[in-house]
Amino acid sequence: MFHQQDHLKSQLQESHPASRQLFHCQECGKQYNTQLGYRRHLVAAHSATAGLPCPEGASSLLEHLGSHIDRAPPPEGNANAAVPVRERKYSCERCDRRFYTRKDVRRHAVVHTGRRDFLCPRCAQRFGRRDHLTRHLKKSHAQESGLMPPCTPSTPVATPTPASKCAVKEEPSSVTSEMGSGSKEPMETYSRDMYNSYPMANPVPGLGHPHGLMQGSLSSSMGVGRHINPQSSHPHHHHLQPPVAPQQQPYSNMARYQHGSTSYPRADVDSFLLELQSAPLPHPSVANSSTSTSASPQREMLGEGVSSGGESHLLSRSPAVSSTEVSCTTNMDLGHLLGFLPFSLPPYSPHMGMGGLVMSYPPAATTTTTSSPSSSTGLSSQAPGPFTFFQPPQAHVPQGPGAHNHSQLPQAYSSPAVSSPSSLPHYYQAFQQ
DNA sequence: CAGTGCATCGAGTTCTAG
DNA sequence: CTAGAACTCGATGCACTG
Repeated sequence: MFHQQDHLKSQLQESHPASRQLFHCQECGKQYNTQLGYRRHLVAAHSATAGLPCPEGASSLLEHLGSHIDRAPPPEGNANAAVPVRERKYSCERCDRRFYTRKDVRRHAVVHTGRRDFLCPRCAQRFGRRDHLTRHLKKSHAQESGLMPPCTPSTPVATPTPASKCAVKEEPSSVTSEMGSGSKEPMETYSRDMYNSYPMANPVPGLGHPHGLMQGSLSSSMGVGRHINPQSSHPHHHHLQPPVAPQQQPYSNMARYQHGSTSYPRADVDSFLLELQSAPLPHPSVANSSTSTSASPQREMLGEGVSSGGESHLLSRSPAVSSTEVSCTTNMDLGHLLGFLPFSLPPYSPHMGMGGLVMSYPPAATTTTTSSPSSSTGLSSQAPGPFTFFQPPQAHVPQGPGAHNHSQLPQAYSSPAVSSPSSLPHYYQAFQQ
C-alpha cells in the first residue's frame, strides 16, 4: 500500500530490476539501488569529512580505518602493544567471508540458509536470529502495550486465537524488560523450540497447536489456518475461513509495519495472498503426508535440490476472494506474510506436527516467479492448497523445463534425501547439507 | 567452547517538508 | 517532484555466561 503515487512509482522502479536504475560509485565501484543510498555512501566514504587526512596515505578515514583491520599489533613497547593479534581464521564454506570465531561463522550461516525461525508475535515479521527479533520487539513494539490493553475483546490482535491474544505479552515493559539477558523467557517463548529441532512449529505460545505452521505463523496475521483443528483429521476442516479484517490491524501503528523493508513487488505479493486466501486448506492427507513423510528426515536445504517455481501460480487471482479479504490482504504486511512461507524446512523432529515446517525464504523468494503460469508447476495442480505455495524458490537452482520436475509435493517436505539429526541446534542444522 | 545478547555499521524503505 | 530525515533490518564484532 502506498500513500502517495510517487511512492508507488519509485517502489515499482526499485522493485523491478528491468527498470531499476543503479547508482555506481565511481571511486570504489559500489552499487546502490537508490540514489539516497549512493549519496549516503558518498558522504560516508568519499566526502571531505570522510576523507580526513590519514597519516598513512589512505584516501579516506574509513579506508584508513579499514586498513587497520587484521593488522598485526604494533611492536611491544608501543601503547597498543596490549592489543592481541587477531585474525579471521574461520571462514565460511559458502562464501569467502572470514570470522574471528567459529560461532560467528555458524551464525553467519543464516545468511546462506535464509532461514527465519524467529517470528514476531506482534506483527508476524520473521527474523533469522533471536537478537534481531529482540531488537525488533524493543524498537517496534515496546510502546504497543500502552495502545493495546491485553486480551480485551475490543482489542483485536493479529493472532486471532484467544490463546494467542493472551500469549502475546501486552505490557511493553514486560516485553522490553524481559528481552534483556536477565530473563530469557520471552525469547524462549517465541522460539525456544528451535533448540529442540522444533523451530517455529509453535513459536508463539497460545498460537495453537504445535503442529501449526498455519497456526503459528500464517494464522497469526492472515487468519489462515486458525480454524484448523490440528488434532483433527476431519476432512471438512480444510476450507479457509474468511479472515476477520479488523483482527489484521490490531495496532495503531501497524501501518508502519506494513511498509516493512522487505521489497517485494506489491502486486505480486498481493496476488499471492489473494490466491493463498482463496485456496482451500490442504487436505489433511496432504498435510499428513508432510508429517508422515517428514517422519523420515528429508529436509533439503534451500536451493539445494528442491524443485522450483512452486509459487508462480500464486499470481493468478482468484475470483473467490471477497472484497473484505482483499482489503484485509492489502492491509497486511505482505512482506511479512511472505515470511511465513516455509520455504525451507527444519529437520524432522518427532515433536513436529506439520512436518516441522520452518518458515524461511531466500531473498529472491518473490522475485523469481512472477511470470510463470500456474500450470508450469505440476505442484500446483497436483497438490492444491496453501502448502503448495510453500515450494521453496530456487534462487540457486536452474529452473525451467530442464530442471528436474518435482511435480509432486514440495520435495522439501517429502524428500528423504537429507537426514538431519533432530537434536542439533538450528545453526548446526542449517549447516547440514 | 558454545550460546546468547548488545552495540554498531551499512543499506533499503518510508515518510515528509520544501 | 525531490531531497533528506527517520526508521528498520541484515550482518558482524565482541563481551558475557554456563
